[in-house]
Amino acid sequence: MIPSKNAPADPGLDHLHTDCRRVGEVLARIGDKWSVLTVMLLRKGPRRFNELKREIGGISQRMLTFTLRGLERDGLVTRTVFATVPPRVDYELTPLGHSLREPVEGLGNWAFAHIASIESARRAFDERQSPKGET
Amino acid sequence: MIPSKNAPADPGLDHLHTDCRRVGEVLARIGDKWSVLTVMLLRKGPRRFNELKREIGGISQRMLTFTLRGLERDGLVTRTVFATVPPRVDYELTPLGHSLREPVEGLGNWAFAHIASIESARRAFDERQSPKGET
DNA sequence: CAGAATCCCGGAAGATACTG
DNA sequence: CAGTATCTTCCGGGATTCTG
Repeated sequence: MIPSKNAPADPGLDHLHTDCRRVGEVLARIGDKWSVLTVMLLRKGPRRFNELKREIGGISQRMLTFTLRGLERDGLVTRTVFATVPPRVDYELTPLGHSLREPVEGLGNWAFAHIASIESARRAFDERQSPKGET
Repeated sequence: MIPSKNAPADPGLDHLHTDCRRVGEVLARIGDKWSVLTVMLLRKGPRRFNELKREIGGISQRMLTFTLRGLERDGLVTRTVFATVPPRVDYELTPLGHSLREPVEGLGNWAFAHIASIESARRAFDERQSPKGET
């Protein structure tokens, strides 16, 4: 895991930077519009394509396909095809996918705890930008 | 926020959905290319504009401006202008900004712990898609 | 130094239609 | 049902230029 050559002269700084880059990678992966939502829905158990589509709501087939393919590629979900007459495909979280729950929920808790402050700050900021009625 | 007609028959399900939406909001906020990196650099203390630009590396003035403005709007950083001859502007994390560290580091740790599995899964998947030389 | 303004391109993502 | 293919629109974001 740890790069052998990258001796951290300044542990705090270099490690931080590396760390951030990694977070960046994960964020690039799950930070899109639908991935987290999909993973969190899947945590309740396997789902079929259109089931997911309905439950997520507002997602196009195209995006659901892409989202699922991305998650599958990264080993977060498995795709199981049943060769039945009406085709059936189940998507299910892998252990790795499940393991993502914890950090994501951490973020969710943070969001839940501070969303009010954020929205308040946001309103105050917007107020400052357009103090009066600005059409 | 909550549609009045959509009575949540299954509390667990609806709550999950709401929760996910919230995570989605946060992700939309910090899930961009630069926000997390900026916040994590700022955690070491206040920084000036070009200082940040240098330390982040690869970011354009435009994007740094936008990123900082967004973070400021949400109350995650403060912007302090010094009316000196060479203008000087310091950006600093608010307590709210600092509080974001924990969940973000949680995600970072997850990334760090599983990046190898992910890349492995990714390679395996890509292999499956183009088993031989596919021009 | 710290931005604001403008131009521009590529990719993200929606809508729709077709298929096994 | 579960996609794939195509077309089009939108906007994130880089490069560059101008200003207080």
